Amino acid sequence: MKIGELSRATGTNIETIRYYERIGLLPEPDRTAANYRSYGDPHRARLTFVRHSRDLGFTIEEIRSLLDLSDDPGRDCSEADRIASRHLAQVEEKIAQLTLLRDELTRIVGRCRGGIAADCRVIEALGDHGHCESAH
Amino acid sequence: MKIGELSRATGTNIETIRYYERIGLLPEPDRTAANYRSYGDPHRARLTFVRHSRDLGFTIEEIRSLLDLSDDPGRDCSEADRIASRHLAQVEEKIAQLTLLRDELTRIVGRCRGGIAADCRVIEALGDHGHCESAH
DNA sequence: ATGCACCCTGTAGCAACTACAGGGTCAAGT
DNA sequence: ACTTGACCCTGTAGTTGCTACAGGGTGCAT
Repeated sequence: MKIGELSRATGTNIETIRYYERIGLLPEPDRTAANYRSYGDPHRARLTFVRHSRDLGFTIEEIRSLLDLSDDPGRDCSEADRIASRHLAQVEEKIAQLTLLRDELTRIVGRCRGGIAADCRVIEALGDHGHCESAH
Repeated sequence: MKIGELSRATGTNIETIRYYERIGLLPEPDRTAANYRSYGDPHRARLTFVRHSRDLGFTIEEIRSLLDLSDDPGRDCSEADRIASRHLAQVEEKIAQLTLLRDELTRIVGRCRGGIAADCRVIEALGDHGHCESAH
């Protein structure tokens, strides 16, 4: 299939597919006589893997490691587990941070009573860290 | 004070301070005879405002708007409230997304039983969207 | 033959910094 | 007087993960 079809089949931007090829995440496909990229099912599967991993928030370098693992079926699975577990821990950390942030923002937004900027509690709160309840 | 002192006083990287000046977020300070930047308290307050807002996740453009407001004390406060409220909504949206993602990752990581990559449930799950419980 | 959709390469842009390279300045110690 | 070290300057390039051109070529239908 041509790049446009692969793009539709995987929900991936064409420019993104070429980008993944350029950085070595996808192998270079065969070319037609007109120098068009020509993909098969293994390419589609690999791109699906990459997109799914990206949707789950894995970095390109993490995906590179995971692909190396899946290219070498005899290897120990524990590294995949380690990568995924570490990523899960990062996501949990991010959720915790954002939750603190949300609470801080809720308090700041709640203080607005309208009026003019000189009396604005939102602007005051942003300028003065002392109002905050948690470190950030 | 010189840039190094301002850096320590606000916990901001020196390069970042110069960057903020370059993009017009901080005003150009006076210079000493040796062409060193020389800051006063208003600079420090403004930088504190910027850093605090960045810590809370506001974008540079949002901060620009908030600074414009606080520079013009007669203006209506409602825009500050609108910016902060919209940002709060984005943070809540992000938390919701990450929570879905965490659940998906927890399920994927939980399936690993060790063994070799060919049988790895983590790698399998990444390659096949069909295992997912929620859209992402 | 002339649209039009599609493909190609190469480069530049985005956010928000961060990290040099290659220099100048200044105060303290010897 | 000299050197060492900490600090400061400008300007440019790198980071992550794309996205958006510019300027061209190809393939097929009308």
